[in-house]
Amino acid sequence: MAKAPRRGPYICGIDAALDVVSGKWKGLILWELQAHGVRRFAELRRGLPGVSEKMLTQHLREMEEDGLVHREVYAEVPPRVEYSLTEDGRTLNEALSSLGAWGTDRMRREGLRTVEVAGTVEVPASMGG
Amino acid sequence: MAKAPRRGPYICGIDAALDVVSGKWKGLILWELQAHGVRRFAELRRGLPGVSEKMLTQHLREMEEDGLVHREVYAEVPPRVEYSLTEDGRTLNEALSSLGAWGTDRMRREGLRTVEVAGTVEVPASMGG
DNA sequence: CCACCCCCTTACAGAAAGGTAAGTACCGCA
DNA sequence: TGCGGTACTTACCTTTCTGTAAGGGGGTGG
Repeated sequence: MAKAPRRGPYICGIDAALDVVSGKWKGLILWELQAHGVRRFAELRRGLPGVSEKMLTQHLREMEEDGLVHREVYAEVPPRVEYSLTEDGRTLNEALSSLGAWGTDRMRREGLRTVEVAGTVEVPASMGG
Repeated sequence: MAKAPRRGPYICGIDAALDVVSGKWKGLILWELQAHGVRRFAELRRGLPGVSEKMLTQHLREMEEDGLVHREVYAEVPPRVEYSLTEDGRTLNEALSSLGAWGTDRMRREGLRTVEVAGTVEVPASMGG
């Protein structure tokens, strides 16, 4: 999986934090996981319309390496894998909440709308979806 | 300047906010501008070691379009252009502060270090440089 | 007169990120 | 036998991002 040497030397905390959340779907994965607590691969896939299996796997692996996501594999008959946030993932989500509020505000000002996402219920207030 | 159709429909506030700060130097530009209030092109250039003129111009233009940065041109003998944060830029910076704190904390936990940057003094505490 | 500084712009090229499509291995259902 | 579901992997291609190099118009200093 020819991926990310990252964790490069950072110039400041923002730099370090952005490194970990930049990626087309990472914010959304955090969001889904925060909203539902625990999700399986296919559930996440359905929750992030437009994501490909490759990108989802790749992002989840990177987030696992970064210590944001916990991956629990059950060696069962139909394979079952459950994803959830680690403590770091939860604190990151909290740290992102003010950024989310800023973004929501901005969308309101600019008259932009959110896109409809099937199957997303009970969004945490902090995410301002 | 064949650039960014962006401002695409967003899924949540995080999405919208990340769209605006993602870019190799944008976090740092915000930081420099926050730290110094007003900066000229060449000052920013010297403050972001490694940035090319092209990237700096490009990022500054995008941030101007996004309403984060104010660009004041003085039609003087040696041309003078001053950059500063707009109100939106300042609130974005505030919203980023908790993310910066998270990142700083994370670097501490992981034993990562920041890179030395010549000429950066008086970093705002919120940025946790 | 020529280089140099200012603040860019343009053209070109490489790297990285993201997308598409197919394949893997196993099972249940009809 | 064939399809669908589970959770991926792999190869290949396109798009986006970033970097390198050079030019440009105007004025100042040597």
